Amino acid sequence: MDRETRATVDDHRALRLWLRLLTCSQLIERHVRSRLRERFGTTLPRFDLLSQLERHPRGLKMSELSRLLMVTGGNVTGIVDQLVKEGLVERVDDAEDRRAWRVTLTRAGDKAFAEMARAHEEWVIELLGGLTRKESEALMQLLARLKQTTLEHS
Amino acid sequence: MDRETRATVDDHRALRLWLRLLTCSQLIERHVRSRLRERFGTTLPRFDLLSQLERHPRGLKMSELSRLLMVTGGNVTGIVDQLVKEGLVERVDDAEDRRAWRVTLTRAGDKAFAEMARAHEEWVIELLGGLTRKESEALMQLLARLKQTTLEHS
DNA sequence: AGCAGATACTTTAGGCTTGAGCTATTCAGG
DNA sequence: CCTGAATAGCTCAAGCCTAAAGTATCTGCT
Repeated sequence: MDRETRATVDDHRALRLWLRLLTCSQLIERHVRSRLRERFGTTLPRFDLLSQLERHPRGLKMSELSRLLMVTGGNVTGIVDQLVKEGLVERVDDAEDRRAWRVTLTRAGDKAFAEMARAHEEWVIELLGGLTRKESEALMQLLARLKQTTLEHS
Repeated sequence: MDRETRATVDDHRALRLWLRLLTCSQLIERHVRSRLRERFGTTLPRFDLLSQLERHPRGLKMSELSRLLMVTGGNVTGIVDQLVKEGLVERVDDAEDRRAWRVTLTRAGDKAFAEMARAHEEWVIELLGGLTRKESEALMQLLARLKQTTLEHS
């Protein structure tokens, strides 16, 4: 009996929806975090950062990473520091802006990410694969709507 | 252009669904966190803990809080410590088990929570209220399905 | 009764995250 | 060219969170 299930019946619709969304999200996130730790000795934030770099082969500035990952700049600094120490990414001077870095995957980073990404997708498919294609598509659409109205009102 | 939007078109369905869910969840969570901080100088974990206590007037053991909030026991210890210092909750010896505490809202805690809860629900309604009743109900059902299959596969 | 294993909680080390405040650089107007 | 505002990044303190290890208590079994 978790947080969302215990919401009393007279809680209102929006609130119950939010609690249920949060519960789903946390269930999946916990699972993925725990597996990343067990199998690869790494964390979700590091994986997410690598994932962004893999999608942007020319590298990203710290501020771009901050925006894409939806976290603060100070946070990105710390995670990049770690990944540099581990040899998975590197900071390169930005030719056009002496304030900025360009962060890119090293060859080792690219290789390590590829392996993690395969496993990661398997876990997600395992977790979410119980939905039918129809359910999955309906959920995608509704979440798109939710994202839209949330952005409009925040 | 955030994490989820940038997923390349050939990413697979389950993965895209997961990223979209995460994005929605984070958007709402960030908003709520920031408002809790601005208006009440508190945090989401503290609010969540108070919220559980409010639903269980006879108090909860640390282990029950841990389960309900889906966080580790050590974490609950820390948050309860803070709330005790702030005078919002109290630890009472459990009559039936000398290892355990029973954590309850103080009168001040009950009052403080009531005020925060009102505001909290308004924020959530503001964020999610853009959905029609039909959309909202469909989303509730699909998330229930998702929760179910996630639990089955984790 | 006594012992082994389970349970309730705390402590600790390490990592994530934020907001605020700092330096260096860029940019836009005068 | 200067200057003020904006931007890129970093540092710091504080709080959240986890896993692992430790203490105290309980429970079931013999």
